[in-house]
Parts: sequence; C-alpha cells; structure tokens
Amino acid sequence: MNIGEVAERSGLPAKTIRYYEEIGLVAPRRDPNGYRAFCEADLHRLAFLGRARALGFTIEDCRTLLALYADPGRASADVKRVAQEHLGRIDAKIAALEAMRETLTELVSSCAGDSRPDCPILRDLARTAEDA
Amino acid sequence: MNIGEVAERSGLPAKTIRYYEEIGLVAPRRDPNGYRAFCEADLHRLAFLGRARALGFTIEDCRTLLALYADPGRASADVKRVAQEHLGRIDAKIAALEAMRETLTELVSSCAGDSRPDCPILRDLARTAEDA
DNA sequence: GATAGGGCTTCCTGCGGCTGGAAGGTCAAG
DNA sequence: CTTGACCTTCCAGCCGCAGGAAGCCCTATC
Repeated sequence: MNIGEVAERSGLPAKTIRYYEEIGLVAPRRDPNGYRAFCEADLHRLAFLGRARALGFTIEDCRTLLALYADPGRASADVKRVAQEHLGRIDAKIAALEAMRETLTELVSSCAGDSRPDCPILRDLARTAEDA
Repeated sequence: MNIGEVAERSGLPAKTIRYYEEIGLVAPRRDPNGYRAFCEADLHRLAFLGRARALGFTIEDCRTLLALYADPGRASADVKRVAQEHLGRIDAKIAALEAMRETLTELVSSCAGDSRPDCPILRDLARTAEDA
C-alpha cells in the first residue's frame, strides 16, 4: 500500500501520515524505490491515531495509548487515567469558553448594531480597572 | 513609563507587550537610551487588548476592534458583527468539545480501571470502520 | 522513444500567540 | 566601582500539522 491509498482508507492526509512517521508514531517499510510501503497493521495504527486525535487526545497521549494498546500486560487503570486527565482538560476548556460566551452574549445583545457609533461592546473593552 | 510598569498595570507580560509592538498593535515612543516610553493612552490600549484577548478575540479581531474604537464615525453594527462572528466560533468550539466530552465520559465510565488489560477505551479506539 | 500526467520523495517555511533564554546596554544605590 | 535590577535585540521553540518547491518514479499514450 502506498501512502495515497492509506491516506484514503485512514481518512488522514498524506502530509499527516508523513509527519506521524517523522515523530515515530508509525514506521512503514520502504520499497526499493523509496516509497513507503504500509501493511494492514500500519493502517490500523493510523486509524487508531485518527480516532484518538478526533477525541482531542494530544500526540503524546496517542503515543501512550498506542503503547498501552500494544502491551498485553497493561492495566486498564492506566488507560483510564490518561482518558480522565484528558477529560479534565476538556472540561476546563469548555468552562473557559462558556465564560467567554456568557460575557459575549450579553455584550452582543446589548449592542444596537446600527449606524451609530455608540457601542457597549467597545465601552466594556475600554473600561479601566477603576470602573467597578 | 517603562515596560515593567506598563506590564504590571496592564496585567500583560512584558514579552507580550513587545510582541504587540512588533505586530503594530501599539507604538510607544522611545527614550534616548532606547527604552520604550509608554504614555497613558498606550497603557489604555494595552488594557483594551488584554480584555479583548481574555474574551478570546484573535489578534486580527483586536486590530479591527481597536480601529473601530479609534474611529468616532464607526457604526456599532460593525463592532457587533465582529463580536457575533467570534461568538459563532466559540459556539462551534464548545460544540466540538462537548461532543468529545460526551464520548469520553461514556468511555471512561465503562472502563473498570483496574489491573486487568481489558479496556473498552482501547477497544473503541481500535475499532475498524467495518465495526458498525 | 519521447512525452504527459499523476503519485511519490525530501526539505523548508509558516501558521497563532506568544514564551524562554542568551548576550549585552543602562541606570540608581551603596 | 560594583552590584543588581531593569531594559534592549535576536533567535529558537511550542503544537500539529499545511503549503509549496524541486525533483524522482511509474504508467499510458502517441
């Protein structure tokens, strides 16, 4: 299998697959002409990576997860911990974004949005620390 | 005002302020010795930037917002549009993160998290496209 | 056998928004 | 005169790729 076919079957761009090889996440054989020659196991690994990345795991998380996946003596607790920590980071991000959303929603709804220059959004951004 | 004082009063790291100057968001005078000399208006501008960034606006959004702020002939509709588009991007991010959170929460809760290797998280990541 | 096209290769740059660190100038205090 | 805190510039790195240049390989067609 050349990179094009693997890209199509895994759903990952060829660029990304080359990058994953560069950072050691996958190690396909090489044909005599220098082309990467992927086997089914490589494809499976890449698909695994694609799904882990889609769930937001970092590349380093993926490295860990792949290692656990390959280790028959793993403890599911180790996998769970990785996922839980990731979940914590996601919750934190959501909370931060929701705080922004709340403020922004309020500002947007209070702005007339007409041709006049007066704007509570700008007023809020321009308020000084003294403006309690 | 030197950069240290401005950093403290604006809450922005000095590094960030230098960066903002580099990309043209602020343009302090210079003392004969080469030190940046900030005036109150510069500080105000930086505080504005700090608040806009805290609300998640991109640097380019900030540039636009600063320009609108400085323009007495602006239309509040222009400000509102910038904020609304930003709000849309935030909503999209939250939605993506919540989708991840949902899947991850389910996976985490279904994993025993003990010393045995069997793990539904890994099983899910490793499922093939055929596994419907 | 020449040519055209697609796919493959490597290498370098750039994205956003900073952050860290090195090497060196400047200033006030002791 | 030295110390130490400040300031300066410049360069590298973060994450996870994406874009593009330059060039090789392979197949098909004329």
